[in-house]
Amino acid sequence: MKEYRVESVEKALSILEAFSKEQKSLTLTEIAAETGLYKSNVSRLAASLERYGYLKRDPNRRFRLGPALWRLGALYRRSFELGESVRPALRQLVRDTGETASFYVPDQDERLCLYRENSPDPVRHHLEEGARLTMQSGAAGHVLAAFVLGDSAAKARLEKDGSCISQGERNPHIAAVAAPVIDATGQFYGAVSVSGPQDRLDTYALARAQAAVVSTAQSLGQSLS
Amino acid sequence: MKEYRVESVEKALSILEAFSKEQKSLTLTEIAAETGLYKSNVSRLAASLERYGYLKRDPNRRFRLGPALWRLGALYRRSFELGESVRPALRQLVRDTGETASFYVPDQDERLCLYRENSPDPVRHHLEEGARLTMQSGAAGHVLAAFVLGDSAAKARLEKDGSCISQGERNPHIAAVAAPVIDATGQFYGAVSVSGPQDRLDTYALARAQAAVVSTAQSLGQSLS
DNA sequence: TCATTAGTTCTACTCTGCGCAATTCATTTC
DNA sequence: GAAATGAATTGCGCAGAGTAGAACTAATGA
Repeated sequence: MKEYRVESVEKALSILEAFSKEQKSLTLTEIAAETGLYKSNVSRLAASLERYGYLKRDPNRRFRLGPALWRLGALYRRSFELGESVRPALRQLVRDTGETASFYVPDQDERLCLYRENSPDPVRHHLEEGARLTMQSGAAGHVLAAFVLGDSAAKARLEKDGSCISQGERNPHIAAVAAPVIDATGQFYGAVSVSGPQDRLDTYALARAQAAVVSTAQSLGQSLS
Repeated sequence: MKEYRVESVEKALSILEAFSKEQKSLTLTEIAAETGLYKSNVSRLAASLERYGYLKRDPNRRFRLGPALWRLGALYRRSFELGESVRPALRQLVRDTGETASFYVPDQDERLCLYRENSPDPVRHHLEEGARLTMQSGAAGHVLAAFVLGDSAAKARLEKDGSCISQGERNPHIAAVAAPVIDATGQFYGAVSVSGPQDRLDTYALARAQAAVVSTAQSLGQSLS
C-alpha cells in the first residue's frame, strides 16, 4: 500500500500548527517562514482555512486561530464519553489529596492536558488545559509512553504497582503519580495524575496519593462500556 | 482577483464539519454520504487529518475528532486577550443576577458560546460551551447580527439603550439581555448575555440585569487596549 | 522622496488529487 | 461453511488543481 496523504491538506494543517502559546497571532510572512511554504501558497491555503472559520484575520491583517477550532475542540472533548465523569473524579482527587489532579491523553507523540482541576493551595502545580507536554518525562508521560510507545520500563512499573511516579523529572520541584484509564475491552484512554510540590508530596504523601489515583483511574475505566 | 481557495483543503475541513453533537463518531461511508465526497477521496483526506491528530480512528474503525482540535481550540480561546477577564466577569454577573451568564462570538454566520457560567439555581437556562446557535434569534444573536450582518433593527436598539433583549424568541420559556464588547478602537469582540426562565426574569428583573450586562460589557471592552 | 518590507496577483508547468472500478476484508445469513 | 452483503482499501490514467516563482502593488518610515 502506497502510504496515502493529501499534500495540500497537510500544508494547511501545518499552518495551524505554526500557532502556539507564544505566537498567538502571525503575519503571512511569519507563517511562510515557520512552515517553509511560499507566501503565495500560504495565502491561498489560509483563504480556505479562513472561509471555514479555522483562521481569522484581525483588522491589522494578522492571522489568528478561528472559532471553529474551539467549537470542534469542545466537541472532541465531549466525544469522550468519560467526559462527564472525569471532571468530578478529578475534583474528588483534589479533595482527597489537596493536590492538583489532571487527565492526559496522547496527542501525536506528545501528551495533552485534557482536564485539570487545580489544588486550592496557593503553592501548587499549575498548568493550563490544552497544554502539550512531552511523553518522555513526568508520571503521566510514563503511563502514556507505556501504552502508546510501548515503553517497557514504564510497562513493568505499571505491571508491578499499577502506576508510575516521577520526582523532579520534568520540573525539579514537582512530584507526581499517574495511572492509566482502560476500559473493560482493554482500550486505553489516557492517564489520571496527581501532582504537587515535591516537599509536600513526600514519599508518604505520594504513596497515599498513589492509592487514590489508581482507584480513580480504575473506576473511570469501568464506567466505560 | 480570482476568488482563491484550495479545494482539497476545503474538502478536508468539510469532513470535520460532518461531526456534530449527535454524530460524535462516523464511519467512512457516513462521512462520504454526509459530505458528498467519494469514499476513496475521504479515505485519503482523512489519512492526512489523522496524521496531524485532527481525526482518530477507534478500534472498530470509526472516525472521531482528534485531540489536536482541543489543543488549538484552547489556544484560540486564550488568544482572546480578554479570556482572562471574561470568566470572572461572567461569574460576577451570575452572582449579581442569579441567572446564567454567557459570552458569544461570531462563527461564520452563526454564534458560538465561548464562555458560560451557569446559574446556581436548579431551574436555569443550561447550555454547553462550544454550542453553536443561530444569529437570527435570542438577545445575543441580535447583538452579533447588528455587528456582523449589519442588522439595522438591532443596531437601532443598541443605539437606543446599549443592549438587546429577547423574550421567548429562541425558546419560549427563556428571556435574555445582551450587550456588545467593543474595544477603544471600535473593534467588536462578542456579546455578553444573561439569560434565565421568563417567569423569573420578568420586566423588572430584566431591567436590573440589563444594567449589569451593559456595564460588564463596557468594562470588558475597556480592559482591552 | 526613495528604500524596504509585506502582501497580492499572475502564469505556465508539473504532478497531485480525483473518480471510478476492482479488490480485499469483515459480517451476516442461510 | 458457503454465499451474500456491506464496508474499506487499493490501483490507475487523466484533467486540471496546486505550486513555484516572478512581477506587481500597498504600506511603512527614514
